[in-house]
Amino acid sequence: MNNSVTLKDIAKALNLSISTISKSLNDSHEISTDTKKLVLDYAQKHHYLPNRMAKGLKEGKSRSIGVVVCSLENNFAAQMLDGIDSASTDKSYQIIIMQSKESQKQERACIELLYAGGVDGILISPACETVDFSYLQSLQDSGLPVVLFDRLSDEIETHKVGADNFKGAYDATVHLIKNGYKSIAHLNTNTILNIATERLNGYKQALEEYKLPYRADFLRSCDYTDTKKLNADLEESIKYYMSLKKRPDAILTSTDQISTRCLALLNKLGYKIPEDIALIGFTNTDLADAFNPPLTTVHQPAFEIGQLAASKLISLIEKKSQEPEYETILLDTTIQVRASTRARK
Amino acid sequence: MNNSVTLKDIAKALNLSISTISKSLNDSHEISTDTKKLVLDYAQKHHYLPNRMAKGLKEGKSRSIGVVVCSLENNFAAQMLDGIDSASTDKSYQIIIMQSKESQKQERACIELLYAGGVDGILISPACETVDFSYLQSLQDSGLPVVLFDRLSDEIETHKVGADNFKGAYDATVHLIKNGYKSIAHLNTNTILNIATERLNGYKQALEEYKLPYRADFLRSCDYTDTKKLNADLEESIKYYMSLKKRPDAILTSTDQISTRCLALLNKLGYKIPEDIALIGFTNTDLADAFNPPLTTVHQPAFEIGQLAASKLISLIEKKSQEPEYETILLDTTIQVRASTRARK
DNA sequence: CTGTTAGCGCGTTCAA
DNA sequence: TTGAACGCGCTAACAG
Repeated sequence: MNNSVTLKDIAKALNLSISTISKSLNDSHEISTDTKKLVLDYAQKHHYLPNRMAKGLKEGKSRSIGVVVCSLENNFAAQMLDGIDSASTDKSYQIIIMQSKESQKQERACIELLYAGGVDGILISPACETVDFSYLQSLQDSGLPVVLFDRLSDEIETHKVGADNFKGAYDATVHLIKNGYKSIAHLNTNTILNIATERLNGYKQALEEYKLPYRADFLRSCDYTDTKKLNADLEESIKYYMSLKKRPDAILTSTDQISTRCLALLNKLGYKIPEDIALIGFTNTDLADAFNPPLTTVHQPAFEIGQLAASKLISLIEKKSQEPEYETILLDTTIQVRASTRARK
Repeated sequence: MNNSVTLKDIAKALNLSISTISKSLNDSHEISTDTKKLVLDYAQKHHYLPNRMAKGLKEGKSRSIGVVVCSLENNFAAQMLDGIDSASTDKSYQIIIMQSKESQKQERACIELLYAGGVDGILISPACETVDFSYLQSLQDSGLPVVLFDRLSDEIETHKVGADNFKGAYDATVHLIKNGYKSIAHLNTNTILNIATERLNGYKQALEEYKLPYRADFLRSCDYTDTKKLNADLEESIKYYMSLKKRPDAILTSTDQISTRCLALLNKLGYKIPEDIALIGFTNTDLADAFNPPLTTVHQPAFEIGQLAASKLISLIEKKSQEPEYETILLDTTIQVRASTRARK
């Protein structure tokens, strides 16, 4: 730690007791205006800053919250982190960010570190590998507030904040249908994440409502844990689609990476978008309009998800007394129409 | 804080003294193997984790380092953060990330918060607004290690780790020249950041070596603090270039945002790349091959910059004794050739 | 109004 | 080999 000035130093310098200094700095009513001013001036002048660790130790809380995401490099995660940071800073909480790198084991390590670090609560978007929430559950049972965001799971009961993935996929599929596409494929992840099944269900629901058949061979899952594997899976899937007798005329992709890689691969394989095949994808990249062609996207309110999740966690932290009514909040997605889904003639 | 098991709890449960427990857990030689085993087993079973704040308070250090970047959402920053996280985790340091949002005022607030939080050192990539390094300097003088990364400044003397921007711009310009481009414009930021001038100098150097004239009207600076302003400036610059009697046949762009936005704008304005105008840009996006056309980029070793900067800081933290020889390390950039700079016929 | 005291969880003397 | 006592910087209960 740094050798900053402490209460003791000020006390000595001003010939007052430590507690008088403490009270002055905390603007206690039981201190005279004169001494207060004296202390405050001295503190200001010597750049006094309360030691966070001492305060935390004393008060039994650290005013810090732990955040676990799959990866910092993930643009979507970064947008949510920005929202989390915004809400936390507003309420003067510090955030400690950890990466699970989609590994359940590493995620567990992150949580332990955060717990040991004395965080007042945990915000987590689980690794796609994660199936076991018992550790998190036990922490919660022992009094540590936990809030899930983005990737929600039924395995743990708490506040959850995410996007309305069902509706997003539904809207995307309807958008394609209304633009004249009738054979719509769906590229998803191979994970057991809820967001994957919800998106699949939204897609199915739209097909059903518009009396289009659901074809099992139009649904492909790609390995999400490894980028190389994902690319390989994607390329194989695209080739497979295009080799079908009745091949799809559009694809709905379900994650950031799948959407952008799919577009790049279609280009690489020489297919014209949307003439040969249209594409709409879940992604929050702000580069969609630089793509070839500009990509129609399903945009998720990432910043807001982070912000809301952090607010929920903080309110949980600050009024632990009441038994909370846990709620699941789904924020609306929006379709951003661009050239990759131009109306079919 | 969380109600985890403490040394006291273990002591009570095992009918031993607190210090015996502490020593056992720290594998002190003055404790019998039997008691050690007893304590260790109990600790394991009850998930004992030392309280970070208590330990930090006691030892006068927190094993945490503060990191200040412009924004989490910035993909390039995220890649560096990933590297920082990697190196820090290896040496079991925790990182606390703060965003300056390119504001000097907010940056100052971040640093104060980190300092008060008891970080053992600070890693910072200054906001593009920042001109005054005196506060940082004073912290360093008072014993807090500071390391600069990516955006280096001469205003403070310490370890600095960044990319070789001069060489990157030089290589990029030479690449254009060798592919037949002779009228090369340069779009840069309006900041006083060193990286901006270094890139400009690399560009100039290449022109000079290849006996191409440097034309002042080919150099344009864009406002970097605000996205909307940046877009407007960029569009105006492009239109300006294209209105010139002798218009450029290629552009070298100098930051992530400028590169990608410039490409999108050229497309929007209906120019063919590289037929009407070629484009090469500094950016680390992994989506360059999905662009229209795939963008030739100057790639910076972001992860490695972060990793190295963190290592340097940690070594500074751990052997404060010696007066360190501060060094500036510049890592090599690489040109990733794609269609946007196809050889001119 | 101000000062004394105790204790948050931990590591580290020094005694036993 | 074990334990008692102290202090890191801070707040709060209680005296004066």
